[in-house]
Amino acid sequence: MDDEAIESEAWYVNSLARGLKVLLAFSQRQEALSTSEVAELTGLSRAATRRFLMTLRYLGYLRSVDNRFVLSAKALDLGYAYLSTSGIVELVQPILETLSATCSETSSLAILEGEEVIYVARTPTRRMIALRVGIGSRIPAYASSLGKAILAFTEQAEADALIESFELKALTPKTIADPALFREEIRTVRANGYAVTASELEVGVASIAVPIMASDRSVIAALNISTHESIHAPQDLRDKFLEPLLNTKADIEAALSAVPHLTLKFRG
Amino acid sequence: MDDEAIESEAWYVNSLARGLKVLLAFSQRQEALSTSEVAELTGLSRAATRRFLMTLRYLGYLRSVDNRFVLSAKALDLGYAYLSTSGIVELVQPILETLSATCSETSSLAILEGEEVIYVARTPTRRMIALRVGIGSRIPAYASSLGKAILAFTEQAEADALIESFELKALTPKTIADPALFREEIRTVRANGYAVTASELEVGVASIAVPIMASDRSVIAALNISTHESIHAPQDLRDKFLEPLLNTKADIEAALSAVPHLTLKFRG
DNA sequence: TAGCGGTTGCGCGCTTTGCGCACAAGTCGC
DNA sequence: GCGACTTGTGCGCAAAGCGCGCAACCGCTA
Repeated sequence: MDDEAIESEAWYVNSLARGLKVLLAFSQRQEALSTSEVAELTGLSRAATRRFLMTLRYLGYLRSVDNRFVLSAKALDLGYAYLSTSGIVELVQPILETLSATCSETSSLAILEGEEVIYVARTPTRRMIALRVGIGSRIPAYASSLGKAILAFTEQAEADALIESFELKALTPKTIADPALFREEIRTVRANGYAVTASELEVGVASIAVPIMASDRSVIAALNISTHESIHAPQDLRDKFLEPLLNTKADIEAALSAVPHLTLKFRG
Repeated sequence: MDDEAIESEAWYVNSLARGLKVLLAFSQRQEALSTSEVAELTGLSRAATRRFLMTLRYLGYLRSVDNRFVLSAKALDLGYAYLSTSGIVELVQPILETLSATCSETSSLAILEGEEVIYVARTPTRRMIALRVGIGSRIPAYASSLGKAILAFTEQAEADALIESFELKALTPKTIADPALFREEIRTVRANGYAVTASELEVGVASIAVPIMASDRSVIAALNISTHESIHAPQDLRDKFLEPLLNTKADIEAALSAVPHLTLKFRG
């Protein structure tokens, strides 16, 4: 192991990390997995893998049918504890519903985690597009209005470091895959106060996002409205949606400041 | 420990179970938790708790602000893996959307896990009611149309054992809290082919559910439409919603039979 | 039927991991 | 300043978890 330095720390519980690795192996494949397949995916020995699988099954997170394992619905408990205790659903969702209703478009709230943004609340309206993207989904930050809005208002040094680490890939012909251009884009977003994306993540999908700040003015999340270019031209997004977005931003920030501990959930 | 018999099995990885226990401790409380608080909630020693917390933080599942820990959004990965690999979203969700749209009411798909049903897909329509209930939420099986529909079509002996173990509590004045009456209700559901609930879980909420079968005719889930008594009288639910429900049931069962491995995700 | 590459389950001895005690070092309130 | 409370951490020790390696069980092919 190359991160021996960490794995051998006195406080590090290797078995927990390994067990979670086994659990996450199931997110990589659709099919039911055998012990050896999981062992290969995780890089653990077959014997160790088996112990973890048996334990996870005993705990109810996995089910098995003749030597093949699948995730059970109990696995939802682990992830959804985040949502159920965060108050996001109760607090943010209704506000998002209102925004979504007034604009007749999909709206989402997301936070930045590493190179990706994670959706934490979402109200789909137009069902045709982006059905796959739900709460908990991750998308590359650099190709999303949400990611750009967060990055633009992150502290300069931290943002630079993050952008530096990005591996910009052209997901569509319109993706901004050049670091210099991307930095320029981020500057523009900061100047405007909002971010627009047109076909950068997926052809035809356009969105406009604004940052959400904590009471200390540091950015913690982003809010966007997402639509299809065939319905709203990208250049019209600002005129049509910026005002409702800014109103909703204010609503959410007010709601967050009333529950200070919730801010922790986004950025600690 | 009273289940020493299991914990001392050779295959049982105690550290993984303990670590997950620590992670789940955060679903019990809204606030940020200190090491000692988690230790108390889990029953582990403070030293052990600390090792797990540090490990989970290192892995990104927890964040911490001066000695207090909260779940991070990465925790969603664990639960999201279940949804993203199950194909439920791609397969069931669109069908549910259609049902929900034709009925103008909330529809949900849930599975039985122990004494509770877990929502695995859901399309809320009327936003006022039951906003808290989302994917991954658990509700007592005996007070829900979904639970009754599943139980009524579970194999007799298994269903009896489950009902036996239920601790029937009167959640509302209308909850069926008597075991004999509940068994009678289940027989009625089996005879009718659908289950109706009126104010049994929450006053004012009414719903009608049908079971979803695997290709071998065993029940694996239930589908319901949920509304408010002030909008639709409980006795009208059958006439209004049973036909669309049965049509959707057929659609879902057809879709499931086309992807046999998906059935495993519900019941193994 | 016998042989063979591919699985899988599992016993066993060894080592290391993770255990909890117990001490040190802060933090608050009187 | 001195208790009563937290929290971080070093240490020695038991056992928990490790992976090797064997045996059993497939489904093929001959």
